[in-house]
Amino acid sequence: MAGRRAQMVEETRGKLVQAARKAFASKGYAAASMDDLTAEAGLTRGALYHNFGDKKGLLKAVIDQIDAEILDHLRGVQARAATEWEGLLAENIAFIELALDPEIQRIMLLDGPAVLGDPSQWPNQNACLRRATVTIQTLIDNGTIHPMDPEAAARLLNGAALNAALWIAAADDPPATMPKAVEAFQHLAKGLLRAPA
Amino acid sequence: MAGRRAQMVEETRGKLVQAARKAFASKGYAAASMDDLTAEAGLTRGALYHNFGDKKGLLKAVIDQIDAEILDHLRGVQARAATEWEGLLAENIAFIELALDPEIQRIMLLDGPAVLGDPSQWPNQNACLRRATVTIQTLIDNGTIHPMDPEAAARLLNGAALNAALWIAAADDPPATMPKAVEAFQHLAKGLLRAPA
DNA sequence: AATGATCACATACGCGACGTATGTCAACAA
DNA sequence: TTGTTGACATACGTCGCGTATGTGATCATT
Repeated sequence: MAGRRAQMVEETRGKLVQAARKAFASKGYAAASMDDLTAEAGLTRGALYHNFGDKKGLLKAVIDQIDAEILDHLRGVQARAATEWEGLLAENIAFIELALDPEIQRIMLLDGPAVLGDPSQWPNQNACLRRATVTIQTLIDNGTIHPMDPEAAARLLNGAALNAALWIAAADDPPATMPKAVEAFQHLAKGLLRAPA
Repeated sequence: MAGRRAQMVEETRGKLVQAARKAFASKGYAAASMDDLTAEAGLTRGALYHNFGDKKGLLKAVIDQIDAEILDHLRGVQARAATEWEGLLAENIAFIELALDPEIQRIMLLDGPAVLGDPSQWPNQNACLRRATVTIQTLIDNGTIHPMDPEAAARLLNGAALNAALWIAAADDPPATMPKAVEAFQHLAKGLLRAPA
């Protein structure tokens, strides 16, 4: 009982979200036209407003999709790590690499916060940060790292990784900048979590 | 020879920038209307386009002004510190406090990067980051802190402070969150800069 | 299977906002 | 004093969002 109706709807939403990802990434949220968006998807603004309410709603849907992909990727990275501690480090470095993708950078890191507010309020970003928070809490209980507020630590780590990515992307020579940023980030992460009180 | 003409111009630009600060801070860049802006300043859009070219130009002028104020403030903080090392710490913590100001947060941290691109490309933000970079380099030469890329370290520190502020502002109970964030940031800063290789 | 209701989407409209082109009046130069 | 420059106002065109309305396909019910 999939319902022919629901299947068509899902397809429509998918086409709209995909077209929006492309437009938002290339032109930016503000400069992206809804008419152009929907036309490229073979639809009109009617479908868009019916399914997503308004332009912000569409951006929200796009962000949810990208965030889910990021979450999947990061889970895989941590799963391949030898220890939880190394997994935490690997996750954040992977996050830096992901943030170099223009699509992720533009939509998730620049327009997203400006339009929808702080990422900690987004449901999935919360999930991402919560993963780090839980991991840090576990490592604190393990005695692996220094006791501290896990939520604050997760947020700071994430913020540092995020800005490292923005710095790399804005640099004159990104490939040359990357290793310096990663090295500095590793110092930062180890220092933050292992430093004595 | 101040020139009566130039004086009037300066006054006009000042009124426009001030009105823009207020509007951008309260409504956000996208939702702020140029007509309303200029009307509140007792002018029209003609003055605006003549002096600043377009809406982005006005935002740039606003950002330059705020950034200069921040720079002044941070200079004062570092001057009052006992050592350069403590000055660096104090500067970043002061930056966290400043970033809690809704005006600074909205304009400098959310809309600014989304509209004008990465802050490292802004002339004055460069100056701010360069200050931190130079300080870190000095401390490395001193042997006070661990050798590393000073630019990367400055950017990571700044990013962590920035996101700490965003986290605090988005928290349920900002006053209660503040000390936790500051404490975590101190751990981070000390750990980053003092940790052995 | 037929019919009425629902719903997904298209079409049409109004409104607001940006940017530009043109006009006007005061300030400077000669 | 007069011609010129330039700072700002006014008027216009255009575009893009959001809403209200229309339409045809799908689902439920008998």
